[in-house]
Amino acid sequence: MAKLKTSQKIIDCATRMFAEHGYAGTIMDELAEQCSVNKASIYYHHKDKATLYDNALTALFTPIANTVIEAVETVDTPVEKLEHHIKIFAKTCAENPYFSAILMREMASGGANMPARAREQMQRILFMLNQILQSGASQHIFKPADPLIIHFMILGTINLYITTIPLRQSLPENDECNQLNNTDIEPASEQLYKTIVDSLLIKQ
Amino acid sequence: MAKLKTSQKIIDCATRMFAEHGYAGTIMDELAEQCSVNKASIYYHHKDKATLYDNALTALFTPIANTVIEAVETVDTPVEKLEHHIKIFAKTCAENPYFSAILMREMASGGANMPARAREQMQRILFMLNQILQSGASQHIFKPADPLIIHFMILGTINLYITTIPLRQSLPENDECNQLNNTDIEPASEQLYKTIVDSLLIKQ
Amino acid sequence: MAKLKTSQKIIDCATRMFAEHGYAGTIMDELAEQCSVNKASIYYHHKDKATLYDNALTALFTPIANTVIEAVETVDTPVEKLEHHIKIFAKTCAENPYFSAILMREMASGGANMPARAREQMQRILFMLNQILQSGASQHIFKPADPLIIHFMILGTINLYITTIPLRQSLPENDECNQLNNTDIEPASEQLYKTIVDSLLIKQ
Amino acid sequence: MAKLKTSQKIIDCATRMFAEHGYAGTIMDELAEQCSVNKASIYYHHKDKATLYDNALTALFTPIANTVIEAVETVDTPVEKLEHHIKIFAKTCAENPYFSAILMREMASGGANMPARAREQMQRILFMLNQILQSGASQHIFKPADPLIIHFMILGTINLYITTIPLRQSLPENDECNQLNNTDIEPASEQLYKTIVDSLLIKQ
DNA sequence: TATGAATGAGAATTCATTCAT
DNA sequence: GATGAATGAATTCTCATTCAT
Repeated sequence: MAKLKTSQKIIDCATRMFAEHGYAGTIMDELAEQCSVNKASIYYHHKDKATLYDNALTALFTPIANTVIEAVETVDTPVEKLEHHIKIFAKTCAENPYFSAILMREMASGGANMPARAREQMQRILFMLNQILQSGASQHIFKPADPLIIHFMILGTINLYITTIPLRQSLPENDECNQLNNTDIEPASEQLYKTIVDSLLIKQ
Repeated sequence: MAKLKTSQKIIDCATRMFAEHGYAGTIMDELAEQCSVNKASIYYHHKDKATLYDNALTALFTPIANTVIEAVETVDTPVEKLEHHIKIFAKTCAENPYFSAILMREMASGGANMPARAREQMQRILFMLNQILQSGASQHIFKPADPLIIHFMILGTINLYITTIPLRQSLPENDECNQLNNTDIEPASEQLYKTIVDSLLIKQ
Repeated sequence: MAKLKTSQKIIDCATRMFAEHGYAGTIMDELAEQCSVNKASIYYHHKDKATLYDNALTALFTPIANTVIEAVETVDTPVEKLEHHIKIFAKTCAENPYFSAILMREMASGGANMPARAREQMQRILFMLNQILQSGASQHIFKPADPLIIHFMILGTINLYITTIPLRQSLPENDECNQLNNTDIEPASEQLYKTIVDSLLIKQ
Repeated sequence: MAKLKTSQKIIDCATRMFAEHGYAGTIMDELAEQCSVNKASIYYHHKDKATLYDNALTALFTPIANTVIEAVETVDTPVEKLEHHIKIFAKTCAENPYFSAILMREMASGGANMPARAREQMQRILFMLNQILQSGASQHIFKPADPLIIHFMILGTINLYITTIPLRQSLPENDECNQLNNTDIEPASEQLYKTIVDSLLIKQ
């Protein structure tokens, strides 16, 4: 296979470093070293640090939003859509481990510094959830609920689950607070989905 | 009124700045300026930046853990304890707005850099939740559930809710995704509590 | 015994630190800590760092010059005077271990920064040596010799001998370059005296 | 002429400043200014102050040791070797004026802080002297003598002679203690050599 | 005299960015 | 496109000295 283009190699490495150390904590010298690229080359390909951050986040967030939305569109009922929304989102986050860390840091700043293109991708996900909940409510399947709270429950739970994987792997195996399989997201997303849908469903 | 001790004034201001900008993004010069203290005074009272961070987080996390644990101990049944755990934690977080932002940033790093003293406070909260769930399960009130997932749902939801308050206040009033009162945590914690307890309770 | 006066305690400790770390390398905070005196107290007793240095060096150099000169005056012949000059100076230096280190540092700067009062004491010693050599030459006992070179031989040899005591004590016992008893100055000053007097004496 | 490499320019200038002001007294800002190099360039080439010091001393000490050792090897008898050892060392020191000052400061600290690579060069010189003395003793030319004391006499005398050149040049011309030509090392090294060899030779 | 706190001026080092080839 | 070197503007931390009590 042809060698990875330099520009992409930089983005991949930068994504990891932004996830691990945040924007301010990521140092261009270290980035150059870690991706085996001359420091000046980074600037040849990416103008400056802020632009690189923007590029990295866009490349990271866009396919995740696409994947979730496409998956939801393959099914029909609000319950199925909600299930896909949660589980596919969880699965996709787990496969792109840097997404959760970066998103959490940005949320910690209230989203104020998140590049516009990345923010739009998050909004696409939220709009999709809103449609699911409204559709379910209008069909008298779901109780009314604030979509933002549901969104936060999904994001907050999954992101924490993923970013704490290394921490939990370092716990003793028999830790009583840590019963789930550390590295497998599916049981967690299953429980999260059940919790949310249980509380939304209008029981008869 | 007696003047606030310099050391405390520094911690208060540093806590806010660490919450807003993260550890790496907090600049000691700006901190000195914002708390109207000579730069050297910061070092007189707090050795270095890392120690200041440790001191600030300990001062922030300890009373929150204390408040939650004390509140839970005032009631008896697992359901009441869970309700207090969630709602008092939410209320306390809302009253200490910097806690959520700092915790989220630390969780984004997997907790790897969190000062030990602060981490211990988080573990006290998790242990308490674990006891509630186990007690409820042994009384056949609750289904078995992974306490870590519940912990993540509580933390993740509340933290996101709080850190996005400024973001949401900037949205148009009629935004359809943003129905909740922005600044009041209680409806959100009420819904969160119901969601969790609904899914935990063994129905008869 | 009554407690050592604070001012003196500071001078004693400062002398050691100036010897060990030089003027620039001596930090007032560390000095305060090492002599168990409040930092502000140092300034109460000694105006500033430069004055303290002056005071310390004067207190250190004066009695050494006095001792050497007095010892030389107790004997009559040039040879005896030279012997006393070298051996008593060596002995006195060995008893005031910080003198050699401080003098060497000052000489490394060409003496340019040596406080005037300390420099005068060194000149008293050099003048005394000059008188001995001139007296010996006028009595046709000594060949003519540059007093400054002899002075340097004495100072250079003894100072190096003393300042390297700790270094040499760390060498293995059987080091072939290090045959002399490490801590006893007398054999060294004996050899130094013989070397110098041998080369000065007019043989008949 | 090709421009001097920046790294070397920094070392040259740093060597002079370390000699004049010592390690602690040398300020990186001043160094940058004096060698007309950006401050950050110093760190680009030399990591930090301690490494720069190490690099400077190694570059200074190595050729001096080489020169002395090579010169000694060109002659055969112990007396000739001793003469070369002293005179070539003196001449080389005089041509590298910063060597003496730096060595004296390091000796004032007992050599404890001297970078390893520089210390090794000094040991090469001492070992060479030791061989000369042992060879002379085994041929019944020299009396036995402690090589360390002889080493100290040579180092101490020459270093003091060189570092005090500026001081002595500022004395009045007719100063009776200062008969030697200030700037010419040869008469001094001649007298030093005679003094030492006179006292070592076994007379018949 | 003694002391905890404060401070302005520095001093070492870092960092994002640019330049010359 | 790539790279070693350079640089100005920070940024963290230190230090001699002073202040208030």
